[in-house]
Amino acid sequence: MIRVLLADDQALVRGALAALLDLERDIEVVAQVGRGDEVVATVRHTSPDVCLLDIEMPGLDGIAVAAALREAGLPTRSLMVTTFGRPGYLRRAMDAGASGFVVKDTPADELAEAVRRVHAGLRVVDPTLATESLIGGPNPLTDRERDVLREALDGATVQRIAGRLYLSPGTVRNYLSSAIGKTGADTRVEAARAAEENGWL
Amino acid sequence: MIRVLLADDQALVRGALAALLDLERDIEVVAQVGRGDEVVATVRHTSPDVCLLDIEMPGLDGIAVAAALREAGLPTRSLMVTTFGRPGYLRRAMDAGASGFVVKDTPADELAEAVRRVHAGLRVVDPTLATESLIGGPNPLTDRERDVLREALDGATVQRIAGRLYLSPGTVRNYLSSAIGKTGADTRVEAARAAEENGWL
DNA sequence: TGGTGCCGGTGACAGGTGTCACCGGTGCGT
DNA sequence: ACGCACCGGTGACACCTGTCACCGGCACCA
Repeated sequence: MIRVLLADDQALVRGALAALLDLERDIEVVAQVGRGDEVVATVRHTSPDVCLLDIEMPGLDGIAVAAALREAGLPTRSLMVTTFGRPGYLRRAMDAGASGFVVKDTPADELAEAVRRVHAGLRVVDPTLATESLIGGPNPLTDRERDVLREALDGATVQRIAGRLYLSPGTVRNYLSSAIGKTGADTRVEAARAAEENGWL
Repeated sequence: MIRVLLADDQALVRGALAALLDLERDIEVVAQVGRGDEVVATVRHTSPDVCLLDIEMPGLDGIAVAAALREAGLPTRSLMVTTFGRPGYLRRAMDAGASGFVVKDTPADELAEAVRRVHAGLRVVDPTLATESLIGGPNPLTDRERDVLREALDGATVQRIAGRLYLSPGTVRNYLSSAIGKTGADTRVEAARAAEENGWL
């Protein structure tokens, strides 16, 4: 029996995935959590073989959870199951020690197989995404550029960004300008969106 | 047996929901589609009692699908199952003739019950959302204001918006200014985000 | 030891943005 | 016939943005 932990913030999806996996004779869902920051403790209690981790979660995102699991030296493997197939996500997930990366667009009957492969110690990666990730190259943004872009995502003014980051408005504009150049965008919001699309934030 | 059609663009979620509902003795998933514009034709072929419709779908969004089903006079009920609990979504879904509205945050074991209630001719509405929808009041934006806000969502410049909408830049700025005032925002992107949050777009 | 890259900042400049006042036209209710 | 709201537009104004040049400082590496 492969023991599985499910982490997804949408209860309905979580329950549905549990129903799907419980249909398999060799898979058993031993725990479900709705927040990233509850995963490590739950893993200690239930010692699952594989953790299915959504990336978008409150508390702690799935990539950080994968890193925390490896950090803690727990003998469980991470399989990312996420809505957004962003190249940067894949790269960061792999860097964080995840064993697999599956998009929620994949056919339902492939999930169980992915779980088995991960459990067997293999790596499972969405092939489309893998090539995109290679073509896209690494994240070209500096830390500060990412900071200002994150704040710019919802359309904040330079003043507000400067205030939140404790920076001079001029400095913020410089980082924004640089980020706009690197992303090939025309405005800071476009740059922020582009960066988000690529999983650079 | 309650015959159910599933419409969701994420194959994994679709399959998982099917697994979940098929566990119920009185429910049968008779069709699954991944695009909104395939629903009506599939309903004609499979004549389900209840359609589970995601709102965010390619081709045709779930609300438009519900409207199309009613328009076509088909004897099937619509139950919206969506990620985002935006007050405006609920209102528009009900106006479009949906019989129920469930958020993907609800516990998995309540879904089957919601399907049964809808099948029995009852209305199923997330109570939290219902009050929010009443408090929030109706959509204050005019059609044109919504148009410019939609274009402004990704950070486009006034020129680009004007070009896409075949309007004068000055007119676009007037609509944007008006929308910014109505939403209480400081920039057009903030206004667009706020409007999106409320389901006004 | 100098080169390179990132951080933080300043100043200046062209052009974009948000606001306001105001115009004519249309449709709708009273 | 009138008010009213929405559409589409113009012109003007203050202010914000995006770009560029340039500064000092720090860390790292050859």
